[in-house]
Amino acid sequence: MTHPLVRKLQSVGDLAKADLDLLEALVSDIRDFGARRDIIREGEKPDHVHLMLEGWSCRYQVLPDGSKQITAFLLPGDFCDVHVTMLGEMDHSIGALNAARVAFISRDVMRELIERPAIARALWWASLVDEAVLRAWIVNFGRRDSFERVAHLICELYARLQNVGLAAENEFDLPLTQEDLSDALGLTPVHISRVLKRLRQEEMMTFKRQQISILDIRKLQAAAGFDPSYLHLAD
Amino acid sequence: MTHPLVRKLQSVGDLAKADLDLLEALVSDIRDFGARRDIIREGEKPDHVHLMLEGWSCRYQVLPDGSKQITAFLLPGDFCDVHVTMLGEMDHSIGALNAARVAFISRDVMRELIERPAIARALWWASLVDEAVLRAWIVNFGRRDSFERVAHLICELYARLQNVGLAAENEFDLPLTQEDLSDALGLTPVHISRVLKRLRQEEMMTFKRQQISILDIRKLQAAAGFDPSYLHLAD
DNA sequence: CGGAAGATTGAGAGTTCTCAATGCCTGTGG
DNA sequence: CCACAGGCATTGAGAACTCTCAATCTTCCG
Repeated sequence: MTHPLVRKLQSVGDLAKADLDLLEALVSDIRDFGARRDIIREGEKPDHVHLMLEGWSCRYQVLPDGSKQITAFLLPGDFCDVHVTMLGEMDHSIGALNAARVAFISRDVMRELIERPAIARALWWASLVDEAVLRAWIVNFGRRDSFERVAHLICELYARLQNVGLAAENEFDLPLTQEDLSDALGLTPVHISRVLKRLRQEEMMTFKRQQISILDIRKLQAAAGFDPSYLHLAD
Repeated sequence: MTHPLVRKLQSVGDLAKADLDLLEALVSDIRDFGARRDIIREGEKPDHVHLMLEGWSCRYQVLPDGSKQITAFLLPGDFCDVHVTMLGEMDHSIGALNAARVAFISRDVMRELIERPAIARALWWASLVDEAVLRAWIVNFGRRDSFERVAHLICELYARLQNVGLAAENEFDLPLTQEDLSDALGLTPVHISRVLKRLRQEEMMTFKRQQISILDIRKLQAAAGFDPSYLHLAD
C-alpha cells in the first residue's frame, strides 16, 4: 500500500524506484493515537520524527492565561516535526484530533532519506509549502474578517485534502469542534457558530457532525479571497 | 569584513575554515536598493537568491482590495527567498524598507553551499527558525490584543537585532512608519498611534523618528507575554 | 517657507467578545 | 428501550475593542 507521503512527494517530481522503495520502507514503526491525545509535547526532545499516515492532528500552543492557539493542521502525508532533530526541543505541542496513525521515523533513517538528492529536494519542497501556508494564515488573520477567515480556512483544507485524495466531491470530514475552529482562527466558539450560520444561510457550505458540505465552491472561494497558488499543488 | 550571515550561522555551530571562506566569498554580487524599492515582486522567477547584508526589508502581500499584509521582517543576515529556486515563482513580494544592501547569490553557488553538510545544516536551521517566527506571529494575531501585539513585535525585533549585534543597549532603529506597523500587525494606523501612546504612558517604550527606546524591558516582555525561546538564539 | 507625509486626537459606528440561558445530540446505564 | 448526563451548538443582550472618518498638528525636506 502506498502511504500518503509517497502520494504527496510524487506530485513534486519524479522519484526513482529506489527512492520510492526507501519511502515505502520507512513506515515500519507505526503507532496509533486516540482522538485528543498528544503526539508530542512542548519541551520534549524526541530522537525520531513523526509522519502522519491517517487521521488529523494539529500544532498548538497554550498561553499562560490558558488560551490555546492552533498554528497548523497536519493531514496524512505531513511531517509533524522535521525540525526537532535540528532545533533541539519542541517549542509547541502536536495533538491528534481524531484517531490517528503515525509513523515514527528514527533520526538515522531521516539522515539516510536526506542523503538522496531527489528525496531531500522533495522534503525541502514540502517544508517550503508549509511555510507558505503559515504566511497565508497570517494574511488571513491580519486582513480578513471572521466570515472571510472561516471561509478561507475551509477552502485551504478542502484543497489540501483533495491533493492527497481524501476529499469527496464537495464533501469532506472535518474532525473538529467549533471550539477547535475558534482556536485555529483566533475567534470565540460563539462567534464561530454565528459565522457558520451565515455561511449556511448564504448557501456556501454547511458543517454538521464533523462533515463539511460545500454548496457553492466558487462563491465560497470568492468570499474568502482564496487563491490556491500558495499551496503549490501539482495540478 | 565578516558579513552578518556569517555571524548568524556561526552562532549555530562550528563551521570549518573552508566553510567560512566559502560564505565570505559568496557576497560578490552586491546591489543597493533605495528605501521603499521592491527587491523582488510576486510572480517573478529569479535565478538567484537574495541575502540581506544591510538595512531592512519585508515580505508582503497586497490583497485585491488594496490592503497590505506584511508577513515577515528581514534583517541583515536573513535570506529573502531560498525557496524560489525550488517552488518556481514568488507568491509574495519583498520590499526594502530603508536603504538596503543585498547580495545576489546564483543558483549554482547555492548548490555549492548546500553540498557542504555544515552549511546545509546551518541554512536549514535558519529556515526552521523563520518558521518558528511565523508560528509566533500567528499566536500573536490569534490570542493577543493590540497592545500586547505591538509589544510582542517590538520584543521580537529587539531580540533578533541583538542577536546580529545591531541593537544598542535599550535602543534600536526601526525604519518603519506607523502604517508599516499596522500592515504587519493587522491593525489600523490610527490604532497603532493610540497603542504607542499607551506604551509611552505606561513607561515601557517610546518610538520617535524611527527610533525605539526601551524604557523597561521586563515590563514590556511581561505585557507581551514574550518568551524568546522560539527564536532559538545562541545565548 | 511651503508642501507633503506622517502622527495625533475625537466622535461615532461596527465587529467580536462575554456572559448566560437554552437546545440538541450521543452514548450510557437502568 | 427509555431516561438522563455531558458535551457541543445556538441564541440573545450588553460590553469591549478596534475601525472609520475627519480635523489638526508635527516633522521633514526641498
